[in-house]
Amino acid sequence: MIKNKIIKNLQTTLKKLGVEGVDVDLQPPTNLDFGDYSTSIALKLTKVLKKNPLEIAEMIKKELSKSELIDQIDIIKPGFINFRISKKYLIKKAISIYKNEFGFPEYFLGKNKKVMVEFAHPNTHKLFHIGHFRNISTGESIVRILEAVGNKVIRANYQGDVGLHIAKCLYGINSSSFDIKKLNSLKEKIEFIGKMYTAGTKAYEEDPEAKEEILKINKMIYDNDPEIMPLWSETKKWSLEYFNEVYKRVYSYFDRLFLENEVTKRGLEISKELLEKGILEKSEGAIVFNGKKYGLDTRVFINSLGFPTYEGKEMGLAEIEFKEFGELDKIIHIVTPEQTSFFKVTFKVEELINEKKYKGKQFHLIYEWVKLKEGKMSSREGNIIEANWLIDQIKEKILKNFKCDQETAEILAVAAAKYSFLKNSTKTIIHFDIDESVAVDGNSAPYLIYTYVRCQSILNKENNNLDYPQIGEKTISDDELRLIRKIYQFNTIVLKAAQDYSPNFIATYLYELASQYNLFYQKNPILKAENNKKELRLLITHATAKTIKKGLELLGIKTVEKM
RNA sequence: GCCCUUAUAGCUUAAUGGAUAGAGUACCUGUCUUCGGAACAGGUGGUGGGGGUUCGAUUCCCUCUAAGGGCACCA
Repeated sequence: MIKNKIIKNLQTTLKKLGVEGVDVDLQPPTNLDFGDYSTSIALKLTKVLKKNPLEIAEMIKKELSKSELIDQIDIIKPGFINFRISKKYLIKKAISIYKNEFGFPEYFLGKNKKVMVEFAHPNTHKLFHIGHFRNISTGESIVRILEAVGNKVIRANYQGDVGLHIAKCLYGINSSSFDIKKLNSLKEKIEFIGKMYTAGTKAYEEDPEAKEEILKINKMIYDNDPEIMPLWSETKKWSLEYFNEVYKRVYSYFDRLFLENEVTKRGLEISKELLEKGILEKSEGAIVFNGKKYGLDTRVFINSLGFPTYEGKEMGLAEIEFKEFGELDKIIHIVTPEQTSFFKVTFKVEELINEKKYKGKQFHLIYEWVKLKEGKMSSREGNIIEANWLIDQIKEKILKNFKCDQETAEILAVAAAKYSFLKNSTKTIIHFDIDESVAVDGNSAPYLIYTYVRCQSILNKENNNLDYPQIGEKTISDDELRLIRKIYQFNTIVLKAAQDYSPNFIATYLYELASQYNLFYQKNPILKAENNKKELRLLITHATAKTIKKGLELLGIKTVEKM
């Protein structure tokens, strides 16, 4: 990469000037008109060299060895040194991208180059809501980005199929007189268990007898009591089928679906062993981890009824996760921030079990809530927004406002929804508003896809086997150059997105690229341009289209060819 | 009570300690008998209050205010 070459060159130069052991930063500047790469090293050396930054920058510039790859080095205001990559090289890169050779830099999360991303995790017997939708969109994108920079990624999903929420739902079913055999479609079944869950929750809160009964059902599920198992299995099957349909609809799949029930027994065993080892201790009838010694919370692993809690089960889960897929470098858990304390504790306990195996390998990637403008979603309030419902709404809006077929509307609707989550940082709470949040214009997926389609439409009017051997850099205009440089930035953006687990870097970049292209399109004829210009502009159109398509793919968003 | 997180334009939001704080939306004004108008341009408007560190702070530290979350048998 050019970047590394420039850094090396700078380091050598600094040595000549008698400066060593300083980090050389080199980043694309905020404003591309300043150059392709920029360093603030001169500003940082003012104290060491006791000179003003502009002088230092001049000294560095003088000493830098010349390179064919660099057209120009500028020194600007406070003391930035800006580098401009040669036009010839930029054109070469644009041609590579046109040929689908992106050449993403490699960035491995460890020596085995193998990571697991654990995401989505809905609970059975409940709806897959827009919070899960944000999670699965984020996870899917993180997976694709990490793969793009060279990692082997295992997609995992830990689904809750035991616990009080299920007991509530089953109680609801048992106390209603409805015969579940009368339910035909999956949709009916999911609606039914949703209602039963709400009824169960209400009973739990209002009726002490019902509460007792629900706790009893909860125990029965843990005990695999044959009286409840058939209903539990049947309803759980419905949920899992429903989840699979959602996964398909949003283009996700999993290499491994973990279920809570599957790790319960082993989690209990491990927790008991930990008690013997002295890592966990008895307290008020429960088995807990006393986190005080480590500045952490105290949390329960086995409750006083003898059942493993979420913490206890996590021990069983971690063991399987690290066993089934060979040696992993990292497991990334994409989970909301309320579980920070939980993860800090379980990661610590795992470290105490086996430092070599677990230390530094578990990572809680916090993604924030999707809140409704009116407040938090809750089944009690009956204001859960289901992912499917949201997609349907957007689809309807698209079909109403634009001429397009069902299939295209579906793709655009999924795209618009996913993009509305991914354009924000994972750490931002999204305040969701049905009318405003999912845009189909402005900074939105349909806008990006529209730009792609526009490019395709132009390209389809031309011979598709262009080779671009003749393009010279001499006649290139500022507008053209600016676009080619923007396209060149793509690799750096993808790398940064991988390093920071930030899909929004890619979203923002794509929007900037698309706007820049649309402006260019507005100002410059492409097909009607004179011959030597036409080729270059077609190349720019090609490279823009490929970049948008690839970038959206990394976000888990499909493109269409016509809309 | 203790701990953690957050605060950017009317609203929704972006920004590895860097350059003029970047967008969308809303509102106002324009471009165009197009290569696909789901387009393009211009305008109005912003870092919660107060200190500090730094050549430089939305970013780091302290404090105040406000909001969210967590702190033992839910997941």
